[in-house]
Amino acid sequence: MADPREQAAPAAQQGAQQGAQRQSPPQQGAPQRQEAPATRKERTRRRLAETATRLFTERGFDLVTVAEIAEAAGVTEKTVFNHFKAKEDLVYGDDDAFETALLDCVRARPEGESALGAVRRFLLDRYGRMAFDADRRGRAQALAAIVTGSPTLQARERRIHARYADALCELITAEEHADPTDIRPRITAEALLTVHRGSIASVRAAILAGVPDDELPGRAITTLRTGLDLLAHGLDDYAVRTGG
Amino acid sequence: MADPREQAAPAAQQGAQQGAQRQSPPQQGAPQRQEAPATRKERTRRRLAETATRLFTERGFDLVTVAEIAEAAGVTEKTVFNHFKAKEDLVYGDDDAFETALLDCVRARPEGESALGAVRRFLLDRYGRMAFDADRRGRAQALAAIVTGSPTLQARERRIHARYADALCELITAEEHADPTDIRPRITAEALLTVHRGSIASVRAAILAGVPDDELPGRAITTLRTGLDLLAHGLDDYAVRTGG
DNA sequence: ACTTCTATTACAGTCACTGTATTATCTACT
DNA sequence: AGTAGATAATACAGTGACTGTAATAGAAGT
Repeated sequence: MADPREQAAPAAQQGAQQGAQRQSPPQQGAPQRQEAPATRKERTRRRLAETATRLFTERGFDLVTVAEIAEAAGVTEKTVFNHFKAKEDLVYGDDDAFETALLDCVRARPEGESALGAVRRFLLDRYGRMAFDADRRGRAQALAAIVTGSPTLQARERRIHARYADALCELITAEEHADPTDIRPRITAEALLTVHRGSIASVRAAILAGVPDDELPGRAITTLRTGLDLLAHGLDDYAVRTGG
Repeated sequence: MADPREQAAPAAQQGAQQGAQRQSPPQQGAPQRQEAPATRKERTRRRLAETATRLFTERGFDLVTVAEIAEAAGVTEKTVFNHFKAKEDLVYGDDDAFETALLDCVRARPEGESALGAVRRFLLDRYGRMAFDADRRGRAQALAAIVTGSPTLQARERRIHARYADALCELITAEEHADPTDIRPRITAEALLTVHRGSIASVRAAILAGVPDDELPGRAITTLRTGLDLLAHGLDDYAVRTGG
């Protein structure tokens, strides 16, 4: 759930990841519907991700070996690594999508809007669109449990967010004509991404605590607003030591 | 350099890390001077860290195997892992010290001071005390080069900082009687640690760029002040899109 | 010298991940 | 339909971080 949208989407599988073969299997003649034929490669990839998720849910990420996943999916271990360059990628599919969308939103913000304002719009919009049916809820819950239980996956998630922050930082640096030693773009970018992370964490906690579906978007949005307001107004009025 | 002090200090080696043996080899009768006898364990540990650093500097963290380090230090591979639970720990010794000091400073802040204010005092004090002789500069430079060249180490560093942030977050949550779903303590903690990270990055960059020793503390402090001021006053006035 | 720790080693193994060469399978073209 | 050419999967052999356990060597104290 490096992207809130992943909660409400089939989590991960769209397109190849290696980038090397991004150009090779293009949309062939047939318009590719969601449940459509799908190439062999795509089928295998999906099967692997699903098998892995099932096993991770049953026993935890760190207690399942790649060899087991391969066997359960009826392929060789090597095949798993042909599709996913690391075990963690079986959970986090590829999602440049989030990064791209975030950057586009910031880049295209109207005059007078701050980077924070743009990110606020972006995230509120995304979380506002969150919607759950039983199936999605189930997947989101499984994912939350898996990630919560695995330091390895949490580390990977930090890495993903760090990448987003880097990209945002770069954008802000360019826009502000800031020199590379100016720390402000970095602080801004990282702080904004922290709010995103916090929202994810709060949604996950709510999901695992059994909060009903229709309350989830509200919680996420509250979390978001609280965090962004704090950053917008400044931290120096928060956590002030009082006598007693 | 998860701790600015590490730049100006013998980087890493004071005390055991496993915690399990924290109580076992206590200060024995003799007052332990810096260059003093040191137990066999301590000597081996230091030798390993030094050997490793040397090799990492020569060829890069990821291109040196633990087996090579062991051989170069005249011990078994297993011995390395008896002393350091992961390869990365050969670079980042143990430093609960930073965490403890940071938390103490926040905990003990005077009435009317915000968490940000306390962290500002803390960091300014630390960076203000930075001092370099040729030897320290050399070590800092080697460390900067090693870390800059290794994604593995950067990931580890993020993990360390995440731990600091968790601890600070917990402290603020307790102080503010915030309920666990309140995101503000987390945002505050992470944002403040981001400033720390940014300062480290700026010092490293300066060191690698050959900036003279006596300018380094000034740069660090400027970076710190810039970052903290931004967070103190709020992000909503920064990176505002202007016409054109 | 003898016991008692503790540090180190020997050894055997697990698991993520890589590279290469080979076989199976699928697609396109004639 | 049949076959060439790509593509997916496999077999195989390895590297490297890391673990556990039992045996040995070294330092310290009685």
